[in-house]
Amino acid sequence: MRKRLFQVRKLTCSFKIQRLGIIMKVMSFSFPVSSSPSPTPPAYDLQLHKFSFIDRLKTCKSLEELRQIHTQIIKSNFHQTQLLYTTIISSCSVFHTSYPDYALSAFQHLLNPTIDDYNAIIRCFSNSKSNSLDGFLLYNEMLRNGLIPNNFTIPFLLKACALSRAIREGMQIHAQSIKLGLVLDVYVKNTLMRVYAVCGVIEAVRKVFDGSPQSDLVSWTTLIQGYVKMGFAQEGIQAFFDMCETNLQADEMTIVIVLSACARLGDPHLGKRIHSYLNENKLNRDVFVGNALVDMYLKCGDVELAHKVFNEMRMKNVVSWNSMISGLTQQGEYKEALSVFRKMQNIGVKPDSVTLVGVLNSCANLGVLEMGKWLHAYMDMNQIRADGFIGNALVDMYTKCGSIDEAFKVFEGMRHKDVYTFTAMIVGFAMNGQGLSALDLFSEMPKMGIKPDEVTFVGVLSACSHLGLVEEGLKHFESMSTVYNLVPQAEHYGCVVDLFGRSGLVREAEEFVRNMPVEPDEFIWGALLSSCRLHGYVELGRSVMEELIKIEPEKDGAYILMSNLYSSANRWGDALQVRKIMKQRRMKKIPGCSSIELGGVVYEFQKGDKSHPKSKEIYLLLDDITNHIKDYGHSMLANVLS
DNA sequence: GTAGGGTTAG
Repeated sequence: MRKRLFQVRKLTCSFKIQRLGIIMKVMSFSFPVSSSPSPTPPAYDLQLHKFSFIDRLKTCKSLEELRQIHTQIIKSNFHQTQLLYTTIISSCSVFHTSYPDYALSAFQHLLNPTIDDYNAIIRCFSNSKSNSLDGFLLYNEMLRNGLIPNNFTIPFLLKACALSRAIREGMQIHAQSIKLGLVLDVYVKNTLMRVYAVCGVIEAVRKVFDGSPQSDLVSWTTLIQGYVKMGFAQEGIQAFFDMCETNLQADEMTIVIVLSACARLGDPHLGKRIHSYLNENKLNRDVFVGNALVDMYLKCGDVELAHKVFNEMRMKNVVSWNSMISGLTQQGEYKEALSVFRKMQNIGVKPDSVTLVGVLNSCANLGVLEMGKWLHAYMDMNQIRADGFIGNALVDMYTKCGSIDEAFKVFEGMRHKDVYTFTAMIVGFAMNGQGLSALDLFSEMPKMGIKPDEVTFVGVLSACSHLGLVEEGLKHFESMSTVYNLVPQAEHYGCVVDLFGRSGLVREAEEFVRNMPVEPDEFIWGALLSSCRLHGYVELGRSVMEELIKIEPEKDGAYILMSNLYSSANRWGDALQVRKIMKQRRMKKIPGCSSIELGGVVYEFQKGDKSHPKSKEIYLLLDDITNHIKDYGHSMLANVLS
């Protein structure tokens, strides 16, 4: 009878499992079966070793080791098979990857699984990334067998929900834990909070947190992280201070999350305060804490302190290097980012895709195509697919370096294109004078089910502007709010001013500026002033210049544009007057800066620059080139060079 | 035997 029950149970289980499409991979692990014991008894007394076998099973560290002991046990004619299978399941459950298939094979041999056996097998599934929710099948079977879930069952199930972002199942378990009176258990509470946190329902996280008075450090940390990950860094920091009021002391994990909140807020004072907390409470500077500090200091703009923390880190991993490279890139320290990357390579740390995204971004901003190409080749050699984040970074690098064809090749090869991919390409086309291609690609987006965002429209509007398509540009501008529910930002208004201005509709541009709902910034006035210069609107230009000077009195841009406007209208006296004012106010034209890349090193230079150690030779060579050009009769070009 | 950690794009 017992055997029949077992068979029925086993069948139900395997039927359900087949129905869910779980492919049993036991063959690859070759689950040993007890039907073929060794015919030759070993020389020593195996009975003495049987329990030590079980102990070894309990402490084994890998599936391979477990399988070997398992086989030895079977060969030794060990009769307590139920104990054996129970031990296998619980051993699997503590592995990092808990091999649910192997554990399930053992589980199917159990005649009367106990609550502990069910907990262990559910735990095995809860650790599995691909099929964590399959543990629910065993949970249902457990309930049908009349077993009552306990304070261990619920956290395992909730962990599976968190891993699979399964909020519906999580809510069901929430309801069950209330019914079972388990919701006050702090482990249940914390795993429940985690499910809601990873599913982005911050209100529910707070409600569960407030729902019971018992909160430990994990509850607080989960609450803080819930806030920070959902973009409520300020609330996360507040929760941290509330926690401190309860006299709980943060540990390294809490501090890492609090530091990430400081990074998001970009608040260096707060970050330094947390850094002091770390020292005052003698917390360990593990690699996670070090990385979080580096990230925080860079996001708060303190490059020097970030370097200091980074240099003092005893242990570094790839994330430490990535934090430096990405952080420096975000701060506009592109050359420094590339130099950190070079150091990383020199000491033999293997870059990952996050490293490459940061480095590509720096290359894009420096315009160093050769290095960008090298990174692309590195990706090919290491079978890193140009997709997702890294594909987008590659497209952006090629467009910013002017290699629009290469960019499009990468774009076409990408399997997963999102709004970032399309935007990088559209902006790239627009920047490289291929407005029509930009608009063509934009029209593809709805067909692919991808909704444009604010940055996409910057590309679309500037494409229209350069093509002189005023009506089409205005139509797209309108569609931002009417079709796509996007709120136009100052830069979109700036694009429209440019759209009118470039086409000679300077009065329309002016009217647009005067009537727009946002306060015009320096870019908007700048666009209007440029169009005044382009089309000779001297008087309007003068009033725009005054507006511009109000916003940025220290900058020279408005004065230069106005002086150029006067000279192009042959009003030399006025042009001179503007230059005079600049001189009186001790303003100098900020020189333009160029850079070239040679052998992977970026050299920056500007007019009159003598900072290079070989500047004397460089200028001699330049004179030589100028003379040659003059010899060929290109006097205009020679004047520019000299 | 159960829970919480850092870096990436237009």
